[in-house]
Amino acid sequence: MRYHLLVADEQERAEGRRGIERELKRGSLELIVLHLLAPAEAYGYEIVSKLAAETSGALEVTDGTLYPVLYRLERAGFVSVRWETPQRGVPRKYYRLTDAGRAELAALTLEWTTFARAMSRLLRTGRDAR
Amino acid sequence: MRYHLLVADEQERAEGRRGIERELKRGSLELIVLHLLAPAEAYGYEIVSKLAAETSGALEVTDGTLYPVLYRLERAGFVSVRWETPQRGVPRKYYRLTDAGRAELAALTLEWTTFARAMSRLLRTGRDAR
DNA sequence: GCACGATATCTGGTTACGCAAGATATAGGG
DNA sequence: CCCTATATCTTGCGTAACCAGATATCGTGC
Repeated sequence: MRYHLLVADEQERAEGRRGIERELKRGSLELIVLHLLAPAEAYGYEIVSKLAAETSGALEVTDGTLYPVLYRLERAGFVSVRWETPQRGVPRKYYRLTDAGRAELAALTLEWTTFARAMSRLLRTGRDAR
Repeated sequence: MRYHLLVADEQERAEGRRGIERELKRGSLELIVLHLLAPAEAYGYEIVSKLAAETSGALEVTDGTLYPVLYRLERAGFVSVRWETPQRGVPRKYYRLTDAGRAELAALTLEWTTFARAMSRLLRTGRDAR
């Protein structure tokens, strides 16, 4: 099943406005996922729904976007993977942060903060000028 | 001439770390450029140097990145273009915000702020947990 | 017992954009 | 005369988000 997300984005597309949100998410998604995995391990589908719920739609992703991210994180050694096949129910793939993953999370958080601060500072300049 | 930029990025690449900054800029660049054009018209080369100076390196771009952005903005009707050929010196192409450009600037600023706020809120959650 | 929706994961192709690298042209200094 | 600085433009590459589809299992209703 495909999670139905990004309603605002679809509206923008219909209006001819390209969704800039898509681009903004570039590079932030990895950080977002690592952050969500920090408190406890989780499986893909759970992350998608968590994200939609916790950010009330502002940072939603489709599963088709998330799984490649998780795969990338696994390949990079930032998460470890564990399959769980319950007697009843669909098998789940649980992702857990590794030590390298925590280090990466810290690094990306810093990078994001630096970037966001630079943007905020820039956007503040000249707000009363002109 | 190519502006020499993003020293940090090159260091990261040398270390094997891919620069996430590159991805973070996605979608923000248009906003950045529109913002820089808000107080007064400017030419491409000027924008590159201004940006490097004003953000002390945090938001630098190369000219090879900027010119396509400016072209996109022109095609979209967000900036108007004027050539100036002085008696001495290289001709300059001046870009000026249109009314549509100012509207777009406002819209993008709002989108950025919304996104950044959502990110900050998310990254704050669980900062003391575990 | 079977159709259907919800849960859960994976894959292929498309699109878009930042950037490195190269080309081009003018002007001034050693 | 070459080298650097100013100034713009173009090609090609890599990467990442996303859409659309495929697959498989379970619970519920008819």
